[in-house]
Amino acid sequence: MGDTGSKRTRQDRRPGGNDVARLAGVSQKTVSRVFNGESNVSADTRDRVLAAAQTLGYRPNGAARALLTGRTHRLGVVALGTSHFGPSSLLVALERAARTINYALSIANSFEDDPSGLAEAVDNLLAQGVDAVILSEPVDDGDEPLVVDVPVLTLGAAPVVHAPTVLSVRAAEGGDAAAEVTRHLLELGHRTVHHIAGPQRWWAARERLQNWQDTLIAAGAEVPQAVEGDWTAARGYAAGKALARDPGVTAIFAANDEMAIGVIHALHEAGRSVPGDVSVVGFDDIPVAAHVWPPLTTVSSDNAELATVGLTYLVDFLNNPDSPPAPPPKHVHNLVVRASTSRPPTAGEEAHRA
Amino acid sequence: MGDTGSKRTRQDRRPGGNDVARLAGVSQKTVSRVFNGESNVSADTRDRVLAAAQTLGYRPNGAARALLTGRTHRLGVVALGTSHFGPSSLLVALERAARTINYALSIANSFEDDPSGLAEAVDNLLAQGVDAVILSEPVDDGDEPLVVDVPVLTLGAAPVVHAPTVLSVRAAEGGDAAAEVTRHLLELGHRTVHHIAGPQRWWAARERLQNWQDTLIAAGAEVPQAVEGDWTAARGYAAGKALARDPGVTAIFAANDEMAIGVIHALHEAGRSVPGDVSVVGFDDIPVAAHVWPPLTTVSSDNAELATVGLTYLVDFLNNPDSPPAPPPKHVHNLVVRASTSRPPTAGEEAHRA
DNA sequence: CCTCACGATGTCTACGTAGTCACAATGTCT
DNA sequence: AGACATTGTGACTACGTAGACATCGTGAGG
Repeated sequence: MGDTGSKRTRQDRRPGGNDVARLAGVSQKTVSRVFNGESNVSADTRDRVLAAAQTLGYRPNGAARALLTGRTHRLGVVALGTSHFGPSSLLVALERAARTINYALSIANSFEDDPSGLAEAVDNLLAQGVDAVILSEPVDDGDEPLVVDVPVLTLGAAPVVHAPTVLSVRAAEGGDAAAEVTRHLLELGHRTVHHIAGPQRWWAARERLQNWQDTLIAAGAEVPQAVEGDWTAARGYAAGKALARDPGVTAIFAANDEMAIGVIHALHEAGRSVPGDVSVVGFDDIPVAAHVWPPLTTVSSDNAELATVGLTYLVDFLNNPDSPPAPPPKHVHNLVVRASTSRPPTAGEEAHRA
Repeated sequence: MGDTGSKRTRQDRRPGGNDVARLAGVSQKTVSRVFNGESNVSADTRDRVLAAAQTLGYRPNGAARALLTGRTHRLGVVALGTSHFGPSSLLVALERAARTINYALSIANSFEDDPSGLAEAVDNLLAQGVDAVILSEPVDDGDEPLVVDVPVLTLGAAPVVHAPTVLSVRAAEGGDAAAEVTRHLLELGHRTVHHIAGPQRWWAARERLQNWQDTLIAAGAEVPQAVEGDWTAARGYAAGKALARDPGVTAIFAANDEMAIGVIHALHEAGRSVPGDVSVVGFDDIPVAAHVWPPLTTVSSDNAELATVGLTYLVDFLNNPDSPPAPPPKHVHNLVVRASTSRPPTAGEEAHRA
């Protein structure tokens, strides 16, 4: 990289703890104490130091601190480079949670179009020097297991990772959302529920598929072949076209809202009414979900809760590797019933359409 | 913060340049040379160093490097904590662009609900030690101008910022998208175009409003009162309810897709057909835009281009503060015409509806 | 063959911070 | 009043890296 950057001169260099110390008439060590909130500093000294720092525009140098302590106070998040609402609102929640506990966040995206993307993203984070890595939307890379030399936190299901420690935060048992969606549709009277799954390298997508299937089996319903989508409305639309041709389909559960909207688009085009002929449910409760036609029944997630619980868990561990075994984090999902679901058409109605 | 972290012992410390040097039988300085790609290193030595580094799992310590050079190779992005598609896909693009030029990205969100959010976010970035700050979606804070002690890059219009340098990247003149949208609707035969603006603290929203207005005036069309929204579908829906009552409204330009979708929702509920009675245009081309009913005419943006041009500009400046005056960056917007726009209803059709 | 330039490598050092320990001043307890 | 704890402070140092400069060997030019 064609850097011209040469060594800084005495003049343009930012003020350091020594400059503040000189101005306040104390030692550099005392300045350090003040800025770390240590207790044994007299109120008078503290005030003088803070005043001097204010005057000089002093900021503690994070690099020096990191060099000395070996801790960067930075967490790395591996994201997937998608702008889908679910993942990106989770990132926002993570940043917010990190800031409140005084940690910085680095995000590295693993792009779908790059085969070695995951490992590369992790490497990038490790090169930056992070205290831990968070897999915000765990996926399988297909290839070798991920190797990380700092603790790892996974939100949701955990893929295979080689790391000194792997922590995991996931929804409490029983409160499973995909199962709830499936049950909701069955209770409305649908014989079975079709599923448009997310890409199966995503653990979240796998879980939804699994829970959907388990619920159908538990209810003694037939388990139709699921279709694998890629989270996009376009793929949902394609899948919807196929499903629209099958008059036996009366209920569809899409693994996210975008695919659900694509499905509805296809159903409309095929002249099938939603929810008159077919009920559709999405997942994520994206902002437009309430305003598409018909307003979409979906599942909203409390990402703030997930982020807070996850980060607290992780940072507690970093500060004290052996005390709390595992706080019971609960990730709240809520079924939001809107207008895209209803009872299945009666035999008469079906005949009328056919 | 209840840190237990004590000083690392010789054992658990990560390998450093000295360890690699010892193993490779060279000096630490030579290791440094190898990892910085300096030229005066023999191929043989380089290989031995790389092999030793590989064996030990050595990674250059960014904190030490930053401490010495005064450059962190990290850029700070101030985002707005929204999960809207436009902003978040821009962030993804920025991260990707930054990575290709070997920079790390820190994101700090400024939350709408926090009054001093902007300044706080910037402060957070400065405390982390960034080489520059990027305002990805410039807004006005209302309060005092922002004070930053590193160079600043703004994408789009530039608010008032006190910084050593303020660079700005914006769409090339003439290629304005909001004007194009307005012209598109006028050319279809609409007498005028109503506008649902974004929050006016966002410079992007102001620009769209301004360009819409200028275009109407240039065309000699009446300029209706614009409604100010907040980017959400809910607010678009509310605004749409009011507009639906006015039979004179035949064309609506919403400042983003979500509001457009809300508007369409309201129009549908009021029994007004889109685009039969009213044409609607959005902005951003969010993924579901092609799949809502009717598929939405909107404007897509090349965020990757914007991010690449902006970062290149910024980093060139950081490396050499006085060479290139200003590369001419062009930000490509594209009008995507779908099914939500058409000619206005004829007098007869209007009468029929009324 | 001597000088000089240049390539390859090493030595020494500073960057700004916080751990460790020392130590003075001021209590506090018997 | 003497021993001793407590509080506030400073001196010294290491962290891992890259800049400045020194040194050594080798080949080219006179």
